[in-house]
Amino acid sequence: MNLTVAEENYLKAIYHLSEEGTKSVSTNDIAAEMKTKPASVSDMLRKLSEKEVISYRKYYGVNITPEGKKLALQTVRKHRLWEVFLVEKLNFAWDEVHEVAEELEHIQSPLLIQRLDAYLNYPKFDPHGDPIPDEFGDVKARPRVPINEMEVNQSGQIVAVKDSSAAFLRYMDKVGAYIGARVKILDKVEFDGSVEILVDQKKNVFMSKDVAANILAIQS
Amino acid sequence: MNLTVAEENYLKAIYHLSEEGTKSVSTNDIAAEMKTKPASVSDMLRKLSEKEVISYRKYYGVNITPEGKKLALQTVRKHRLWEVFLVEKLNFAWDEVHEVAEELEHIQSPLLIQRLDAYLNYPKFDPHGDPIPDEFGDVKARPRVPINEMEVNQSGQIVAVKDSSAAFLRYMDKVGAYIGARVKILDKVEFDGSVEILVDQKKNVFMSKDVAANILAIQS
DNA sequence: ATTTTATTTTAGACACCCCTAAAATCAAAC
DNA sequence: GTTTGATTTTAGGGGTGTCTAAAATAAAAT
Repeated sequence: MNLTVAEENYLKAIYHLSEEGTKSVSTNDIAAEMKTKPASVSDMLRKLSEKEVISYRKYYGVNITPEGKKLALQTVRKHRLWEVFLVEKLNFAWDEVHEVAEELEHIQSPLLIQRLDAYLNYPKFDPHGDPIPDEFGDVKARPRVPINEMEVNQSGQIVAVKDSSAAFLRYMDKVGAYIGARVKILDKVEFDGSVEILVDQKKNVFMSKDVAANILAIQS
Repeated sequence: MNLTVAEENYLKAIYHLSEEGTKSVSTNDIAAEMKTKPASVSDMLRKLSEKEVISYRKYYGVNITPEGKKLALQTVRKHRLWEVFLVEKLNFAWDEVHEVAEELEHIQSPLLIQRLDAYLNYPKFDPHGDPIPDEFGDVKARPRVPINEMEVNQSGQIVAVKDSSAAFLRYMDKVGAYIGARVKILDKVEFDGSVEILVDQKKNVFMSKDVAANILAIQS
C-alpha cells in the first residue's frame, strides 16, 4: 500500500489522536490537528478508507485499521530516528527538530532507515523521551519514576503528576515544570530527600521530597 | 523565490543540460532528462519563466537566468552533501546514493544544510568526484591528472582522455574504463612507469605508462 | 519556394489536495 | 417528538503536475 505524503500525514495524525482517547476520532479533531478544514478531512477520509488504512462510518468518526497502524508507526519511527540524528549528530536543540523531521520522515528508503538506525546505535527513545517503534511497529514503553528517585545528573522528561490538584498544577506552572518539560537532577539532599533540578536547560528549581515524589518522569 | 519540488527538479535538469553544451536547451532534451512528455515540459517552462528563473522564447529553447542558476546550484549543493553523508556515514555504496539524495535534496532547511556541511567537515567533492558548490554557489574545479601521476592507493574518477582516437576508445571500452569510472591505483612499476589499477571496484587492469598518461582523472 | 518532417505548443482531461458555501445528518434541548 | 445547534458531508471550484491528441511553428529536403 503506497500512501502520498499528505495521506501519510493524515494517517499519522489519526494515529496520534487515537492513542489519546480510546474512542474513534472526529473529523473536527483531525481538521484541528492538521490545520485544514473539515471538508478537506472528509475528502481525505474517503481516500484513506478506500486504501483500507482506516475504517470509517460517515458521521461517526474514524478508527485506524491494523494495517493503518503499522504504516503510521513506520512514519513515527522515521520521524523519531531523524530527531535523534538531528540532536545527537547535528547538534540541533531539542525544540528545533520537529519541523525538519516532519519533512525527513517522508523520505522513501527502507535501506536508509535501516542504516540510520544502526548509525545512531539503535536508539529506543527520541530526544523528547518518546519511544521509537522498531521496524515491526513494536514500541517499548518507558517506566515512569518520581523524580526524587532519579539519580543526580540523570536527565528525563516530565510525563505526568500524581497529585493533579489545582494548587499543585499552579505550582508546576510557576516553576515552569509543565508536562513535557525536560529535567535534570542537579543535587539531592540526603537529609530530607529534597532535590534541586534544572528545568528545560535553563531554570533551577529547588523542591521538597513530597513535591518531587509527585512528579513523574521518564529517564533518558 | 520559492519553487515547488517539481520546479526544483526541472530547474536542476535545465542547469545540468546547460552545463553540457553552451547553447540553449531544447524542450525534447528536458523531457528526456525528466522522463516526461514534451507537452508537460512546455507547461513547466511557462511557470519557470513566470518565476524568472529561466528565460524562454517559444520554440527556441531555454536559458537559465543568474537567479535560476543560483537556485539550481543550491539544489546541487544539497544533493551532493547528502551523497557524502550517505557514503561516508551510512556506508552506502557509491552507486546506491543517487535516488535517495534525489529525495533528500528537497528538504527545506538552511540550518540543516549548514549543520550537515559542518558535520561532514565541509567536503568540496561528492563521492562521484563532482564538486560541491558552496553556499554562495561557487564551485571549485578539481585539477585533472593523468593516472600515471597518481600515487599508489589513491582513488579517483576518470573524467577525460587526451588521445580520443577510435583505437584508444576501443581499448578504454575493452578494459571497462569508461568516462566516469572510478579507479584506484594498486601498483606502480618504477622501472617503466606502468601501472595496475582497480576499475569500478571490481576489475584489475594493467597498463603501460603511455596508456596511463592518456587517461585523466580527478582525485578523491 | 514549396513540401515534408521534426519539434514544440495548446487544448482538454484527470488525479491530488486544498478551499468556500450549501446541504445533510446527528445530538441535545425543549 | 420537534426544533435547534453543532458536526459532517457534498458540490463545485482552484492550483499543481501529468497525460494524449491535435494544432502551430521551425527546420530540412526537394
